[in-house]
Amino acid sequence: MSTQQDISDKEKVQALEAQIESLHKENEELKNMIGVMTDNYHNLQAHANSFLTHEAGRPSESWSSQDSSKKQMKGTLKAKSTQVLVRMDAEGSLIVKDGYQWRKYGQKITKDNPSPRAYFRCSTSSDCPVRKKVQRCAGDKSILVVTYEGEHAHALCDDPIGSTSRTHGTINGSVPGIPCTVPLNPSPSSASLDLTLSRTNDATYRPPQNNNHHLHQHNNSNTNFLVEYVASLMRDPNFITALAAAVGQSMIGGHDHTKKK
DNA sequence: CGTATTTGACCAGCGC
DNA sequence: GCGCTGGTCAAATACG
Repeated sequence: MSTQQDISDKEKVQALEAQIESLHKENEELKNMIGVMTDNYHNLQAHANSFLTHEAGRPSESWSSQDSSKKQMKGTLKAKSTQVLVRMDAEGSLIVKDGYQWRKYGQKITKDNPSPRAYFRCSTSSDCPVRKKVQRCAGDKSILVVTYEGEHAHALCDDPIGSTSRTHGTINGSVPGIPCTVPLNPSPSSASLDLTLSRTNDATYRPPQNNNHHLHQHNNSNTNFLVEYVASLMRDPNFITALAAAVGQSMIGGHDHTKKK
């Protein structure tokens, strides 16, 4: 009996070891995927930068370039401006969870967009100069255009979901075929990030081609699992929010930690 | 009761 | 100078 017990224990140990091994592999896969995603992100950013320099001389045509370019052309160039597209939550509020606490201080109807524009200032730290404007995209009302101005004078809030705030915004996935374009400011210090493109329709979601190619170098079952896992991550609003917060942090105040010391 | 949000008033910049 | 527009202020209000 004890030998049978030993055998079953050994099998269990082997199964656990195999599981650990597969987890290691999975971990490696995820690391590789993060690397690929980082590369893609940097490529996109390079494209955006070249696009910006290309477009800098042309008159802008959409709402935010009209309003913010005026300001930025007029001496606020030093204020870092970042524009982000997010999908509006079900409540249809102009509130976006990005890891910081925001206090709304105004709302305006602007000339070129029937939807009201909301003005927020960062309340995570009392001396934080960062402000943001949130307005629905004129072309697609389910998309929010968020414009951040300035750099945070503090680290990212510990409460990335914003539960301490009464805000209930959500950064969700995308709307397929978003009609609204990303108006890019001529300012060299500006940046734009389209979070609505973070995934496509749930039913048809496939990882980007690059990632697929990359993944096919490994065994299929593991790949399928990874694809499903990544897809589930992309469906998770919390993950998207955290990712957006991290990206936003790196774009807006990414150097704070180094600056402060 | 303290804090966040709302909203009308006010201010500054720009074009004519 | 005047009017338009975007951005901000601050009193009133709502909420937990």
